[in-house]
Amino acid sequence: MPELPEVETTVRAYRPRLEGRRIARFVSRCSKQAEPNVAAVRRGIVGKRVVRLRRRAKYIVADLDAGCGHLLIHLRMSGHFEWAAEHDRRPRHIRAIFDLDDGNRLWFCDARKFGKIVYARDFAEATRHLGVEPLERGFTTARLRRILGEHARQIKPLLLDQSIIAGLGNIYADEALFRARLHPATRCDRLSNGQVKSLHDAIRGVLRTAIRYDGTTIDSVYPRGRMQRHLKVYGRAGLPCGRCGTPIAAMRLAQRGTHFCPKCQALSGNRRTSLSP
DNA sequence: TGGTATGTTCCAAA
DNA sequence: TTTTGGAACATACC
Repeated sequence: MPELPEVETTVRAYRPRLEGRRIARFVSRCSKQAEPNVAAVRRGIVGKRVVRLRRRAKYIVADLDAGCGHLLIHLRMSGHFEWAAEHDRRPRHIRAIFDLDDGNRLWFCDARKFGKIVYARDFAEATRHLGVEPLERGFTTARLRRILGEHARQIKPLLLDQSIIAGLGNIYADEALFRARLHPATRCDRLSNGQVKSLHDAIRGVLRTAIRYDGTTIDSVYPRGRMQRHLKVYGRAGLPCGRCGTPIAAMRLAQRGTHFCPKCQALSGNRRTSLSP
């Protein structure tokens, strides 16, 4: 389920349920998902109140009582929340249980067990590896231009690198590059100012649109999103491009399925030329 | 059966 | 040193 828009949607849905509540009990059913370990997570969060629920990159962050640290949850590929009051029967793949002081219960479910449940005393330290928030004020066109100029990589793998820009995943990287009319293998330090501006607008635009539609539903794990109706390239290999009708192409780039329009996103200006000094 | 999957990390190779 | 490719993590689905 989880890229920035899906995590943001989850945070907004669970904020009224969790903010102000005290965590009464924590049970882990998959100890390897708890960091630094189950006992440390339990010690850190049980008895503490969730003062604020927010998002940083693809992390769901619960700020606990002042000075009591933070609970960070990363959903990775298949993690999601389930609210016990909405279920008659227990869902599959429950990996952790959070009981609240109002009698409610939150299940953390995760078929593939890639997700992480982290207790951190120091938030800055725990998130030091993360790059800029693409929807924040500080993510300007100039900032993006500087970032792109500092690397000699292909643009799509760079967009997926959470230590540079934090929040894009495989769906929205492809969608942003389509909007900006950039081939996914374009060298990021060879973009014109106009292309950088287009990419900046595309990244923010596609994330905002996806949040407006409550994210993308790929399977039943995350059923509420409507953004999949508005995807232009992701998962559309062979279907006509909405702009020019050319069949959408699929390729493998940096080990990820990559979708683009070969006509609208032609690779250009990407070769080192003998004219360069 | 084999290939693919919304993510991240580690290691080796170029 | 930087970038890229592959494998690994564990499970479901086609």
